[in-house]
Amino acid sequence: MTSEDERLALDNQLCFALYAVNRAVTARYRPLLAELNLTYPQYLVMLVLWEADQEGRTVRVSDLGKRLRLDSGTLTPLLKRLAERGLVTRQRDTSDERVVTVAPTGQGNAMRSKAMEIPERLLCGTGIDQERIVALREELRSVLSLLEALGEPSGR
Amino acid sequence: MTSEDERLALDNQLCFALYAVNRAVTARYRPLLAELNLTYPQYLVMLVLWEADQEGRTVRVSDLGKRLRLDSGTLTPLLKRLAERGLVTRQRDTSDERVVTVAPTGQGNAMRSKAMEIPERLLCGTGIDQERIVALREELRSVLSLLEALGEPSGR
DNA sequence: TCCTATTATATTGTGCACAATTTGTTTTAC
DNA sequence: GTAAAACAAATTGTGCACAATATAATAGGA
Repeated sequence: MTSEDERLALDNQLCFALYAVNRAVTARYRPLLAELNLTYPQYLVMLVLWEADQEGRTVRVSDLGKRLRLDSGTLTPLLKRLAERGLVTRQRDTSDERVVTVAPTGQGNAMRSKAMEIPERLLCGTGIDQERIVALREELRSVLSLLEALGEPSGR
Repeated sequence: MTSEDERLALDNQLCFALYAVNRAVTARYRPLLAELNLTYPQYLVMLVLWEADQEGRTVRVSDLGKRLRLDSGTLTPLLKRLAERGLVTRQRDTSDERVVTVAPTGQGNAMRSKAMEIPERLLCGTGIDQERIVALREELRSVLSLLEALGEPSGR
């Protein structure tokens, strides 16, 4: 294999490593989240809502979008499903009718205590040490802010 | 915020960092892949097919599945779309009718030279140095093999 | 041999992601 | 005050992921 070929080898692509690990990690979450009847993106939304609720902040659909990097095309149907199950409320803001405010219900907040067990149950028995996780997480966060500072990806 | 709360804070989740970076990286690929009219998963499939083609190996649907960690529910329709566009062929194996062999067509292989430019165009102007990428990639690959060695994720 | 288990792919259905467009509201400029 | 621009969310449509099931072929065992 020439060095030209190496460049396109699957195992040399950072993007594939990210793609594969992301899905493998999500797969570890799946059975735990199934106990709460949540999908992984629904879980992320609940994390944001719980966090804001603790701090007395209200959350708009656009806030969820900024935080999770998702648009209304993803969030609107997802929030509808959570609302149907009585986990969140969606309310048009009376002072600005364009805005929809999302908040966890009592039932939604009750779920938080069960969710609290998830992080440790995930690691439990994996033999991955905490320091390594923190280091990887911080490196990823650093890469994320770097990527987001680049602005819109272009075809150039 | 108590340490209890910290545990579920979005920014403390490795899973979210992975999720966000994965999508940010894929977004950087998108305009480049759009020039080839490929989606990101289609690009990964083509990488595997090109690699095998260079080495004279044939590739079955199940081989793609093992390599990319995808099942037939994802691959079958994806491969149909690539085949419709004349980039790959899908052929039932005559000696074992259960098997479908996938191979790049001439047109599919012609695309490879354009794809070759993608890795460097991606990095170009991002100011991310190669060493850092390699280090992150290797750490991710190591985590992946660790996760995959754990076996099926369970609800325990 | 026949019968069962296994294997390989395909199909069906749900829920994201994401682009593009739409609807309705508010802001701004004039 | 009105028209144009900007904004927020919803809608529509495509293409993954993934679970569950179906279909069909092969392999193995009695």
